[in-house]
Amino acid sequence: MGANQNMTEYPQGIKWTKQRKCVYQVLSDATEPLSAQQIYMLAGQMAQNDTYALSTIYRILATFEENGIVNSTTWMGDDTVVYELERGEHTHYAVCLDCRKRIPLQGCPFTIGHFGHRHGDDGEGELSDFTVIGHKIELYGYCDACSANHVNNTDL
Amino acid sequence: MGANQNMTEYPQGIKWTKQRKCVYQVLSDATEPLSAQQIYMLAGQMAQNDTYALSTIYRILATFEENGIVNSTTWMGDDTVVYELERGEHTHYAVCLDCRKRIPLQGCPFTIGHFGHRHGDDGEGELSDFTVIGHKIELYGYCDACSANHVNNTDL
DNA sequence: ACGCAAATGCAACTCATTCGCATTTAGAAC
DNA sequence: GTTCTAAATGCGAATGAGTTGCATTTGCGT
Repeated sequence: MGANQNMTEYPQGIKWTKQRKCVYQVLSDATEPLSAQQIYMLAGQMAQNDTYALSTIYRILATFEENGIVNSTTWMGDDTVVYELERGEHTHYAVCLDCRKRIPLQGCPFTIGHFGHRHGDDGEGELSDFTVIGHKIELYGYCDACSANHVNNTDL
Repeated sequence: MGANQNMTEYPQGIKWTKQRKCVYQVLSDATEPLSAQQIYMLAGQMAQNDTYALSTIYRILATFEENGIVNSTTWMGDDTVVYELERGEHTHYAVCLDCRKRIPLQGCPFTIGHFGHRHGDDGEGELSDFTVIGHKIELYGYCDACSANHVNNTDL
């Protein structure tokens, strides 16, 4: 089937079926988040003989997410969910509103603390009642190529 | 129909049909972003006599967005798009992963500049080729009520 | 008041994602 | 290694947000 035969490598706690191994493999080979459809195709391609049901892929991804093996998000202005292996780090992106190209940003510009204590600073947002475990940041605008086709758009 | 009769109040450049006036009214009454479905229902409720087609609502919202009258986003972990009037300011939210409650945060913790020049700092992300016109930030975690039901989840 | 481009209503369609249920299988217990 | 069962899979049907084609209506410039 593939490269990964020794199951001792996999995160434990769930049944490691060939389908799950394959999806896991696809995700660890990936360099950016993938949609269920993409994973479906890549997995089917990797397991040359049999092809795995799309609904199975969705279920596997849901299970992986529940077990903290993968994370999911969506891109700005796109409705399909994408998945990536939880690698203990995260990346933010700048998304071109025109061609949808995504440029990964280095590092993370602010720590949770900046927001977490905000309620004390200026009044409202009662974040004292909220346990922050993560965040999501996206910049949007126009990339080099596309910005030529656009007039000034002052949004913020 | 409603309160807004004098069309001079409306942004100009597009035809102001009764449906559009109604959707506009619903959005200006709203205190938080609404989905097309919600707007559909609220509009139908406001225009007691006739009811407007859902597809029309979608088309109106698309037109409004193209004309900079509204902005759209999606909530973390939810796939439906929500719309709000462009009021020249923006709000970020903390989203509870359990009950989906959203807590608005005061102000914006960082300016575009923080990111815009990032490429110079540490290597990769060639943001010099990118014109940033906006951003999106979301915190996620568990609210007061829900955090009780959850074990520690060390994510980011 | 007239006329036409633009907007609407309706119904059919797309497409990501989910669900029910019969069949298969991982892996714990023998 | 064989047995057994809960969990996982496959398949196809269902859901639900959002879109689209087309005939009909209407805003609004003249």
